[in-house]
Amino acid sequence: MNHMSASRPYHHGDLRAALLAGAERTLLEKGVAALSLRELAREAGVSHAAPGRHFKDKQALLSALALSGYDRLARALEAADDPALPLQPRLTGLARAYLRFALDNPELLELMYARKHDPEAADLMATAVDRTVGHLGRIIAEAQRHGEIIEADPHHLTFTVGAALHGAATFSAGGVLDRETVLSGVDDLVHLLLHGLKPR
Amino acid sequence: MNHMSASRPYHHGDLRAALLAGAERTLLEKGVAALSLRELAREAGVSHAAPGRHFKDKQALLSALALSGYDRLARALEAADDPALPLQPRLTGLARAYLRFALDNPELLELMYARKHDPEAADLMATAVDRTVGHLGRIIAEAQRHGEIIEADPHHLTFTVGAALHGAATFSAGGVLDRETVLSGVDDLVHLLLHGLKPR
DNA sequence: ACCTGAACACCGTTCAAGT
DNA sequence: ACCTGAACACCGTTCAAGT
Repeated sequence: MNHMSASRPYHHGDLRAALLAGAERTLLEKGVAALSLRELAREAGVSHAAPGRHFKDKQALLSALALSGYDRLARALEAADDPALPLQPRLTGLARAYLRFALDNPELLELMYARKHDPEAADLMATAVDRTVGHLGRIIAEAQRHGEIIEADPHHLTFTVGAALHGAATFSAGGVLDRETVLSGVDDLVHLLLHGLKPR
Repeated sequence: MNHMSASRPYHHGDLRAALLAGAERTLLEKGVAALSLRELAREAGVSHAAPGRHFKDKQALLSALALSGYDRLARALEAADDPALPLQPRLTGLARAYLRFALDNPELLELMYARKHDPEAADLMATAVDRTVGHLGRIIAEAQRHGEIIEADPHHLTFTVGAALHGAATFSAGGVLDRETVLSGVDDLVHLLLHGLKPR
């Protein structure tokens, strides 16, 4: 009597979530290039036109994927941040978490950083980035108040630290260096950022 | 009597170069997503199968594009490098040239950094990267000899400076900050790298 | 050596129609 | 509200055949 009891009910139930989950798997295993809406529909056991009801086009699905990536990254960073720690180990922990994310999700990171999202999606992305950058900015401002960091423009400081971390993350995601080398280099990276390359 | 005098000769003459030039224009004006071999063939006034004689597949064309990008970047950096300058202004000049390249060729930079090139192409890419990183490494090693930079592992130092520059470049290419803000922030970036964030 | 034309197996997107 | 099936206009790639 239950219409949903057939092995392939007319209504999927939660197609949107199924498509996103499938896309994330494909992204992880085969990369963006291998992502096809028709293929995802096939995997979900649904017609090729069905995804159109949940994502206005392919880019919309990619943007949704990127946004959920920002969410996961933000959670990972917040979980890795220990405000009780002194500045240097605190930043090192954050950097390590960021690099770990980059090493685990290289294709997702590339997608998160791609400059091809719809205006509306781009807005959500911008706030997601601000959330992360803001977190870093607050740590730096706080350290400034404690006299642990020079009294320069906090935006410039945040930009520099952010750039160094992001550059290291993309190098890591690029796969030129192996995981161990990258993660064991984090301490030196943060040390150099704090103390500079010039002799004291 | 000249077979090439017809408006559309059977042989193009230099189709390979024409395809690359067209691809570079499309990349600059519309982005990678808009790149189509068939479209490029149309623009070159040639059949859709003709590109196949010069590039084994689409990825091969993209790799060739990325390689020429590395060449142009290396030339730009070498032109911008003045070995007569003291360390800080010397690095600032290099950083500015890199950021300018990133701001002018955001899509190309993304392509240059993509992790999806054939093994053979990837090899050429790796040497191209080494050429650039090596340049930076030599500057750092030289500065170490002059006592202008601490005596840490030069690879770690190069990685850190490279990461900061690359991160700044991708932030710039991403378009979150406008050109002026980015370029005027270079001096502070290099200053912070050399002197560190901690008070002296 | 270089290019064409037809063919194949895919795409993304739209839209009337079905449940 | 959600999904299907057919249709449309594109792709990249291959391959016999032409020049």
